[in-house]
Amino acid sequence: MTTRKPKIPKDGQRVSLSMLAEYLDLSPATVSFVLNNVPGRSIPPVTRERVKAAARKFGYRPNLIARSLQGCATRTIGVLLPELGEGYHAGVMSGVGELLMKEGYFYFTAHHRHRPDLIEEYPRMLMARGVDGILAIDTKLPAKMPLPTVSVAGHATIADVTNVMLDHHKAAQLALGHLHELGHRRIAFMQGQPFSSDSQSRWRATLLVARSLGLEVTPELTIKLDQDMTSPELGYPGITQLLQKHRNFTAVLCFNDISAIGAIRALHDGGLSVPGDVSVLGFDDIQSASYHVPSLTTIRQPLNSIGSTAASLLLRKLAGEALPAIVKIAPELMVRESTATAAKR
Amino acid sequence: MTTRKPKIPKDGQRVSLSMLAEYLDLSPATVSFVLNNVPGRSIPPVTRERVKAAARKFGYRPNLIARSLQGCATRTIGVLLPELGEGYHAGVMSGVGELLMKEGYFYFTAHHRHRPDLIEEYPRMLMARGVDGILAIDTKLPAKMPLPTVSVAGHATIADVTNVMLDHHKAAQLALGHLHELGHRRIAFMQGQPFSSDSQSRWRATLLVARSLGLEVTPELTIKLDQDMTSPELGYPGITQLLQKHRNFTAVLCFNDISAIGAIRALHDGGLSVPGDVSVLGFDDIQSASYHVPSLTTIRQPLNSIGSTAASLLLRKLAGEALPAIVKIAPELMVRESTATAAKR
DNA sequence: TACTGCAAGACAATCGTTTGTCTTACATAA
DNA sequence: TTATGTAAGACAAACGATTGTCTTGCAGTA
Repeated sequence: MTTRKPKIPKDGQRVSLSMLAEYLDLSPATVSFVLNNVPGRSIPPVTRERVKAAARKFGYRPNLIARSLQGCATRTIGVLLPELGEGYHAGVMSGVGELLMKEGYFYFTAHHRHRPDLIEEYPRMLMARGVDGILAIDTKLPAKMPLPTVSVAGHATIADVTNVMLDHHKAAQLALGHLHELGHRRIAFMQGQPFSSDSQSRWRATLLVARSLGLEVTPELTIKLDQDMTSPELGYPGITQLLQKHRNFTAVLCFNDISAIGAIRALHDGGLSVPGDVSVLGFDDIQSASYHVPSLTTIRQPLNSIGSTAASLLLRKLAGEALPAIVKIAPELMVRESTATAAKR
Repeated sequence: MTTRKPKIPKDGQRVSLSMLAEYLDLSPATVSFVLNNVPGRSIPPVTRERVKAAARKFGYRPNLIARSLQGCATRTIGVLLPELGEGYHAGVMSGVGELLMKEGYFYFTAHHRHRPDLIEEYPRMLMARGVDGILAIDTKLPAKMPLPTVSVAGHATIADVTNVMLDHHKAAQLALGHLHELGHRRIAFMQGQPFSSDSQSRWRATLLVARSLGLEVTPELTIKLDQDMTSPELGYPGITQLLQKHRNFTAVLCFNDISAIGAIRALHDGGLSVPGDVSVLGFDDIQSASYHVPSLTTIRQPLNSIGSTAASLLLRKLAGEALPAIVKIAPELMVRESTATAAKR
């Protein structure tokens, strides 16, 4: 009676490397060498073919879990973001996911609602699950990351973390330049919520460019957003309150398209026409921007390419490449109906 | 000279179970028993405390990869969907992600653009990565799934796969009931794209309810959508073409809000006012629906709770619970500005 | 003949857990 | 005194790969 190993060569279900090896009367090592095309191992073509044929026959697929345990790359990325299902993040994620899947990577998504404890905890949990690297979107990262990391719209400069961000200075130039050309001089501004990463850099760029164009930024005409929401309601109350005091502005530079839609609504409800009385400039170019009535003039953030750029940078970092600290993405001015020549009032 | 094991008790980095065990002068097994609270093992409280203290001290975290290899549950789900960053899917994903993270699960997202080869391939790849189950959103699944599966808006009834779907009959009743009450009798319909899962069931329900209300559904007033896009452009050309032949309809029942926005735009461009001349009814209740001008009357799909319901069902299935084949989610009519009493024309 | 070299592949350690079975050593009971 | 029971923990075999080192046998060479 021959000694029977516990493994059965062929099965109804999943085949392991050793089952395959036993079936082929080879050692698991040899099979592994063939299937992975390991160089420097001499295995005759006959055997190679036999192995490959058997692998095909049984539909063998390496168990990635086992492979990971060896310390191999898992081809898995952890993505950190504040929120799911919202315009900006969804747009970036679309680019991220597209590129990662194309490159044969899978990814975990973890959302943290800006909670510092979760932001601290998730990288460790992702590490325990063996991700190769982390992609953080609009996230206030801790000073030290345990894994190779690339951030999108990062809140701070962190050692060894490449930050992909919009070129805010250029964005401000496009936005204010456009309004200035149309003759607007009294402009209302929206300042983003303090927890949103872009707020500060964008506001700084706005002030800088406004000064260079000789445009005044006054506190009375500045709306400070503070609610953590992703509906147009965001932009409504600020404009409504503003209208109760001042009606002498001719344009509003909104923080984003969502708030611009709310702003238009508020102006409309306040009896003002857009762009007849007031021009409204959005930011982001979300999908419905071009189909809104009036369609939104806006600064387009190429969310998809921001996402794919970030993902591609992370993969390059994983491959050992040295990366710059900051990569800026150029915005684009989309002129539509919500802006027009300044009304003479 | 004592025999030194290769493992160093404390390190700058990651501590493994065996390092911890060596440091404590215990076997890895014992440490594992304590940390996992395995019942039926007698370990004195003193030792238990010692172990826990050391684990805290070194910030020990079990390597989930290694644990998975044992065949334990990975607390990981694979999510299959056609597309990223689009309203419906993003909304559902938001509910899915919320519930899964709350329950301590992580998830992979894989998008397939309705490509059958990818739909076939991804479940296997996810399985190789050790997911416990699969959640498929708007996906034409193969007849047999290799893992416990729950689907959202599934295209077909599949053995052992619970399908979470909108109650389309109720939705049609709400939509047509509303238009009927407002006096609309000549209604234009949009029929969804054939590859979209909801199209068929919704169209059937629409026909059924229309008949029961005595409303006529004519081919001339039926727009068949066929483009795979997620921008309002979807609804524009159909209405434009319709207007060239027939202008005697008083309402449009759109396939979704996105196409409704396009439809309103097309009606507007065609010189018709909404809702003055034509009422427009959307479907989905996307975020910008309420801030559109005019704001959209629509059938709200509670996307978040569809997602969280599906996720929760999957977890229950993983726990061994038997599930019904279909779970219906009730829609809701959101009456806003885009519908009004039928114009007398 | 004896040695060298290489092709072809086996063997075994390893990754970090989990988990079934064994071993001590002491305490209690007969 | 001897048997028995049990607490406390060690040991080792998995899980499914990867990978460095060894073995075997044969061909070619000095």
